[in-house]
Amino acid sequence: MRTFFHVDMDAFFVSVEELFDPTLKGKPVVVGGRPDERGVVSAASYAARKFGVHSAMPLRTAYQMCPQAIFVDGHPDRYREYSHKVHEVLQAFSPLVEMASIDEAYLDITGTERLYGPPLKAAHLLHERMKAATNLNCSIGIAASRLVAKISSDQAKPNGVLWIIPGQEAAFLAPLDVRKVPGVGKVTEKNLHAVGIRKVGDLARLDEAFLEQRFGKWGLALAGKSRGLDAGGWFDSEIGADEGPKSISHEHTFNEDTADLDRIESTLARLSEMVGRRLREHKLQARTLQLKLRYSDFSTITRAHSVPRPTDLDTEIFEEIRELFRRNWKAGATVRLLGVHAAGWAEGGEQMDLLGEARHEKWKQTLAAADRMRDKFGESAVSLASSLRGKFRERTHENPASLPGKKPT
DNA sequence: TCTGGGGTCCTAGGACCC
DNA sequence: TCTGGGGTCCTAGGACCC
Repeated sequence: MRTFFHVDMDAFFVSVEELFDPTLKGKPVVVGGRPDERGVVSAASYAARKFGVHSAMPLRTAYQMCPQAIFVDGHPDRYREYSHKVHEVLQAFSPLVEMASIDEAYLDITGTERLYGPPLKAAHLLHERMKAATNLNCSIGIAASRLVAKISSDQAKPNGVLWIIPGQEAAFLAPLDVRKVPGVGKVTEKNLHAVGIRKVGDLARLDEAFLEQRFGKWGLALAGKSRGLDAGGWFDSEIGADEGPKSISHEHTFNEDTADLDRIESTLARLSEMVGRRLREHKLQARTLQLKLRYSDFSTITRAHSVPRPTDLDTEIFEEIRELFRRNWKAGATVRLLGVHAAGWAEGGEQMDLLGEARHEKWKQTLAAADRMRDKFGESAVSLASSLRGKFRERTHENPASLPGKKPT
């Protein structure tokens, strides 16, 4: 029998913003951007939630529901910084920590009774330490499985601690909506409602064979979840196994849809650069490059190509992406979103021919210099977008100031 | 309601190979 | 020739999470 904590920071982005601007405290606050921008709510304060505002809601809708809310831009650097602080507090408490996202973590605290006392006491101690070290509130769920710990931290919100005593899992879960089960989203919820399943208890009562026949492999996993088991999928893996990213991507939604090829290709160049930089940061080389293209009507396609030689170079990424774009764009159709995605890491440095090697080296040095500039002067200090375009496009005349992401110098 | 950005995992068909 | 079966890779799409 093991004991897990699920630690979840309360209204994390909003709370961090409040640390930087205490006048926000207690007010309806929406993090995500201005209300006239395209975008969705990243986080809403509890005061804003009272008006029905919640994360993933379009900013424009949030504004209609709560026009008096204060809309602030997100600050990813701040959240990363505080996420590190949270991680440090947790790491000092128990070595078996796994950050599940920027604002939540699992701890395996099995066998810490002598150090911290019973689980509930240990959780309260951790809760106090978190507040003292970060000035942030969190909620902690305690259970014998990670799944139940996660669901119980959600029930404990805000700023609470909840322990599901071993043996009580089914009784705790039964009255909850199926939607509370991690992995059950809008679609699965609808499918379950269609066969009369609304509560986790309804699920638990059903025959496993019926669920498997109706929902496949996923149905079998659901049967286990309804009984509070980690069995199957992500919840099964060991805590603390950090494996690094499996894919790296960047995308951009235009504030107004565009069919301007110049704008489109310079955006693809910028996204390619961003992906290339992250690949080099992680010392990864990608074999598969993927373009994402969303039109004005929100219809979305992805087109991938696997290259014979894995790459981490902006130029090579852009070449592939631009080719994919040219082959697949319904010419003239207005574009809402563009994305560049890299995956399929090289096993171990594959050989290239001498000519490729020399060309590769040259770009490597150029890009390393650009990376250093960005480290020193900020992300927007350097953009190779114009040089990429000069190299690969017929037209070379550009107004550099018009390139997205590039500050006029 | 008019829908971000960065991820993970799963499914499914076709190519290709043995 | 009238047609197996398994494994793996590639590609496209979609559900879901924070």
